[in-house]
Amino acid sequence: MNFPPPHHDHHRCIAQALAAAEEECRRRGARLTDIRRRVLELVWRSHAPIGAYALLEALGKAAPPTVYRALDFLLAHGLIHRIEKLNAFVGCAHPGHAQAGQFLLCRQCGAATELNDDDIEQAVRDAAGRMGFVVTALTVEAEGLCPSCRAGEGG
Amino acid sequence: MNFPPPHHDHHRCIAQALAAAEEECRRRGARLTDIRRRVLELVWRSHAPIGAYALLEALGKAAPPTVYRALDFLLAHGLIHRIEKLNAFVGCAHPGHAQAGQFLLCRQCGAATELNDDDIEQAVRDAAGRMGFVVTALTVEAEGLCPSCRAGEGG
DNA sequence: GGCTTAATGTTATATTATAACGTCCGGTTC
DNA sequence: GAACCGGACGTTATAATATAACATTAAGCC
Repeated sequence: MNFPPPHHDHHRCIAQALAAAEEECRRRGARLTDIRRRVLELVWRSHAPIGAYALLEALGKAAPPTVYRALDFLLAHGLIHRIEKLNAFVGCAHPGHAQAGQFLLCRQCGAATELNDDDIEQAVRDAAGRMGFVVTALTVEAEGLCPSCRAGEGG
Repeated sequence: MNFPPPHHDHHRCIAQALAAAEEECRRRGARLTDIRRRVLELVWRSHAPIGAYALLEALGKAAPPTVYRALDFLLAHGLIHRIEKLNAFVGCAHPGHAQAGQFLLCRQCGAATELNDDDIEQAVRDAAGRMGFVVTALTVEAEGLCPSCRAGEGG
């Protein structure tokens, strides 16, 4: 899992994501309908999270519930993630693997990258556990600068 | 820093928070006006995050910008925190100390408690750093069950 | 083909947040 | 104290995000 370089072959990302989604839906007996697939494709247009209404516009003739229902489906099956800070959605590169909801958000290029780091999760569980708190879901959203944008800033 | 027991002396929490806010504003040369203080008090009515429109209603005769401006001020001076998952706000128990934005959110009683654990922050910085990413702001929101609610569930 | 359920369409509305501009108030200067 | 200045607040309108409720259509099953 790496930060997507600025000019990587993004069609490959999309193709892989769609193939993985097909496979995951087959495995789960879930129906990846036309609308759902189209929304997933739109989410994968970029590594930057996209909002529901931007998807709606890109879809063309559709009402909000159409998009939100597709998003709900994709979220439920782990094919996309929601970035709480941004009220926006980003594709999941590895559906099927347990996802921790850990993201690095570049404030320059907008790209979101998944971390899924066990040490982070363990550190949270430990700290919570010391207070008697049991964690059932974890959201980590770290804002900053990705390698490419950092280079660009001369830092 | 501990999880607030269900029937603690909450007036003490409020009094301490307001005193700390006064002090912090004095220190910063910021004006804790009547509206701002009232919003802060309302936020501190409970340890559960409260939404802007609930505050608005509690304030009585006021329009959204009034509340949002007060919230912006309180956020800017570290007197409250925003919980992204909930679009809601919670008091900061220790204004003036560097805050990491780490929270435990009890899904039963709704209480939010601040963590500010260095190990968590370090784990995130390490994992990000391995990908060449520099973190400038960190949001951690862990959902789960607090000690009291866990006891209540017989688990 | 008819039944059943899931998926989608459609309309309306709830919830969260901000833009834009006018007014007031507190402090400073003269 | 009057004139001025800037920050805080009032007010109206609207943007952005999300869901409720119910009608219609499509898919899978026997």
